[in-house]
Amino acid sequence: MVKSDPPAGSRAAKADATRAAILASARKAFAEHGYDGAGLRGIAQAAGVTAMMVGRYFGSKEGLFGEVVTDTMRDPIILSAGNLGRADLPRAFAEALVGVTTQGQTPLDGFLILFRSTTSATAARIARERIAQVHHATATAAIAGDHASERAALFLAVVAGVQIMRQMLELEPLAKAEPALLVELLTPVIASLIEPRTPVAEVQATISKGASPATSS
Amino acid sequence: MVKSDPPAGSRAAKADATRAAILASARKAFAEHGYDGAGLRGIAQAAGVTAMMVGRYFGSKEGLFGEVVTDTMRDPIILSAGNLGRADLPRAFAEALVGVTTQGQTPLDGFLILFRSTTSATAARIARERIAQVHHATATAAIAGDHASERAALFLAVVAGVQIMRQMLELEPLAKAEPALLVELLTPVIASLIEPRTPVAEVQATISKGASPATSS
DNA sequence: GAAGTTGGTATACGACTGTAGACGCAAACG
DNA sequence: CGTTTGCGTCTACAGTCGTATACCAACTTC
Repeated sequence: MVKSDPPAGSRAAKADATRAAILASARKAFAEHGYDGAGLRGIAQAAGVTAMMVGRYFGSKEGLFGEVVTDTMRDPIILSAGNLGRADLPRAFAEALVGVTTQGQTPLDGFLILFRSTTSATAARIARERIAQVHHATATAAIAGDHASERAALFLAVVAGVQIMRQMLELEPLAKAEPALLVELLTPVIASLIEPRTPVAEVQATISKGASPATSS
Repeated sequence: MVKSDPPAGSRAAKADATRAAILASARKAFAEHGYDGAGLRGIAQAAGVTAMMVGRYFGSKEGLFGEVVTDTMRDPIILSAGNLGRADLPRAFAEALVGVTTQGQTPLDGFLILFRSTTSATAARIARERIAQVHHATATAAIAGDHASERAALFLAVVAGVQIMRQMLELEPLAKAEPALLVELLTPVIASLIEPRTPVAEVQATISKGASPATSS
């Protein structure tokens, strides 16, 4: 990070170090216990300081959470641009998703933090904003064709569901499944979302013809 | 309800009524705020009684949560057996999923309760057990072919992801999307999971233009 | 060296949580 | 009639939460 210069090995550097330690500790705690479940005392203790330091550095718990979320967005998410442009885009996404959610790999991620914190009103608002602005915008940009926004959102839903089932609920068939198998199973799923083919709706309507719609509210 | 005999219009019936009221109030509160976020005082007040009544009727908060979850499993979930056996199973599932997650339809559901409560250790354990025993077992039974367990789990992941994005985070493109469009987009996704041998996407592609199926397992 | 700035701690407060014990009051039974 | 049963409330207790004030000690600067 070339953001700011740590002047030397002295006081300002120490302050930045503690601030970073709190941020890391908070990130882990929020990912594990959610916004409400994580306590400032525990976060501070894991960072080696007192609970009041988080108030000093980040103003309040809400401020800390916002900074954690913002910070997390910069890290390698599933939508990392490195995957874009590959020949087999669906497979690349599937591999990235499986890789990220493999147990013991990255125990904490931005998505999990946001999911676990939706019970809090303020945290839910932050989560909504961040996902819409960062994740969904990136996914929409990576997808071409009709209804790119909706399909990008559904793609995010798939990503979220896999993450939740594998990392939060740790559903056994998914948590213990062979990564290669999951990639094989997920590739066509993702492909059906990010590779629109032709006007899907028209084809569907033509095929089903007289099928019962039942989609009228 | 032919479950047990409500003796008359007197005291035992009143007890059952209050118990049911607490259960309903708790279900709503847990769905909205999660296990930790929901307070016994608030639940009791919404039911018209005092906080201690929940302790009397359900032993503890954990007992209440377990009963709420068990009770929720009996209600129409996405995997309701009524959908099974239909000709177009993927479409039936897609319609059910979209219908359930339509805004203002069913604001509270078992899945949401479980997702919002994963921050608590005991609630997470209950959620894991219930999902594995009820949802995943049902889904696995409804799916034939290789790796039925893994594909059923991925199907649940898709269901979970859509529910979360539409009802918890309320991601705008998904929450405001036309239900019919979502069904069209979700049908091939689900089809690629629960119909391994004869993927609908392949049929669509063949009819529409003759594109590459890309479903080699 | 004296003075001041700053990273960090300690104590405390008010509000909340889940739960336990003692009590009231109306219905049910003899 | 009296007596007993049991639904429901009130009060209280530890504990934890986020946060504010007061304070200490070490580094920096004049």
